[in-house]
Amino acid sequence: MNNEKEFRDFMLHAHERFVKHLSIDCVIFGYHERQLKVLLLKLKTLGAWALPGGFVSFDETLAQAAQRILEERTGLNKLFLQQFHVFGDPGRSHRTAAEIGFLSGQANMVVANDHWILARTISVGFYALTEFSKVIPKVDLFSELCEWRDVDRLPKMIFDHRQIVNEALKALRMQIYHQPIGYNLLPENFTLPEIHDLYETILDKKIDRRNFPKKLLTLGLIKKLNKQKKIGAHRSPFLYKFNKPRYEKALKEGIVLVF
Amino acid sequence: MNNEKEFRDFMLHAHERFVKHLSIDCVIFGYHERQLKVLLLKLKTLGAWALPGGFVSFDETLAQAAQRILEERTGLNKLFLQQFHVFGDPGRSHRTAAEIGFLSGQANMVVANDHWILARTISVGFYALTEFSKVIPKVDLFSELCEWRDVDRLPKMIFDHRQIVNEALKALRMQIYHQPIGYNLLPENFTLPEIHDLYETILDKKIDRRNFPKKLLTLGLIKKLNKQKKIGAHRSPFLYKFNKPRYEKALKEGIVLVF
DNA sequence: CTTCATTGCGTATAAATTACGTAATAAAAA
DNA sequence: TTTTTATTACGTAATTTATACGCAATGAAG
Repeated sequence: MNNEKEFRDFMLHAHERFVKHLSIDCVIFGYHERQLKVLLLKLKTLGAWALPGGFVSFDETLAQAAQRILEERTGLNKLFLQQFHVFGDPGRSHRTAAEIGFLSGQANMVVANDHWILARTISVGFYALTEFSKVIPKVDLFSELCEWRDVDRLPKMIFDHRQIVNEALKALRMQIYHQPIGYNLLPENFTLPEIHDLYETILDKKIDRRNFPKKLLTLGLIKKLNKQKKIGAHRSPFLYKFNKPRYEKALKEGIVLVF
Repeated sequence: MNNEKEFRDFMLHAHERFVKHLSIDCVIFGYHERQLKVLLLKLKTLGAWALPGGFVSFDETLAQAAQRILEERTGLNKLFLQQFHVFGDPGRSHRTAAEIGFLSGQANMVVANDHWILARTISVGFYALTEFSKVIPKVDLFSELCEWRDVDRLPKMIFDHRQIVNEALKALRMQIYHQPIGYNLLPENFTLPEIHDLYETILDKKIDRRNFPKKLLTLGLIKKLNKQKKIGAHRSPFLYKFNKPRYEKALKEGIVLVF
């Protein structure tokens, strides 16, 4: 089985290619049907879920490593990516006997106590915003499933990964007041109700439907198109799109939004 | 000379006590005479300046390591401390020939190319807020001076330490809009002009003297005392102090300030 | 006792936020 | 065809908040 060879190679030699004691975990956000979602991996055999992650090779920057990991799991590149916290407590990445057994089995080798994979690892957390429909989830070497999960109904997760998701969410909610959000979460053209729902979902908070567009419009972040969307049995809402130059400027210089 | 022994021990054995490839750098802010200051170390022989920093031992959390480093340099503990960014680009900690020569000389040994101190290091940036007058700067093994320097007139610094200061400043300015600031930067009792100056200095921006107190007072963050301060040839300003419970609550839950 | 630089307090005005009414629209039901 | 229902679009009045700024009070020096 090819997987065993790959796995064995990873366990034996990965530490020669990568910066030791350091990993990256990505919280990949997506938005679909009024739900904020995170892309998770279900680990083979163990059943617990994990964040997409990986190691940093010697010639990569942290951001490059995160982009690579992100691309491997989603098929997308040049995503919005933000470093938000480092998780480095001793014991955060402690592996259970079951996990060590799993690793030994997959690699067909004995994982000794001093094996590099059991050493204390510091993980840099990045979060990414993606357009749900464009993501093609892809499993990695360790997992049997790669799926979107609702942020408010997370399954059992390994290590401190649930805490990492919560920290990412906190950082995202902080960002929403200071930088525009949505370019990477919505399709290119979207309606006012759609972006309104997105903001309500992320902030988990009601925002007045009639006042909401004013804020984005006066900042010039979105512009109205002459097209409408067919949504069935109701009045057709107009389509909007982001004003990219202003959006980029606001990303760089920051804005102040109050909801 | 005791220093040589210590230095040699550090160069030979430190990597056995600490998590490899990982360091911590602290941007220690202080405020004095309308100037925001950072505590810096002047390296022996080389002349360039560096941030107080160090390594993380196996049983420490990142925050504990930062507190330890902070206490070693300032004599203070339980300071306000905030992780703000990770600096991990390859080459960020590249040492010049002069630096390697210096290390070899101090330790009286040859520092080979594969010595651990020359390996790629990821540094976690923390910033701390301190009360200027309480800090007793203390040099470390590598430095001949430990001094406050104005943030807007930084000397030549090693590695990417100047960028780290700038990032810390950016994070601090971000924080000032969302969390109360001042408890760790001002003496216990302070006047309105003093805290007003602090905010103007950090934000590098004029704030109306007469409107400023209203914001902090309506949030209940500060309370007026029945004492006044003698400031010489002018009207004596009243003293204020922070409302600690509200301050702590605001730190945790966040506030929205507009200046 | 006048001058000067500063603090303390209040208030009029401007700006921004919020609440909410009502018309327009699309399709399904009557 | 007309009515009903659920939705979007847009405006405006009421309220709250922020800003500008006047002026008296203070403490010491000349």
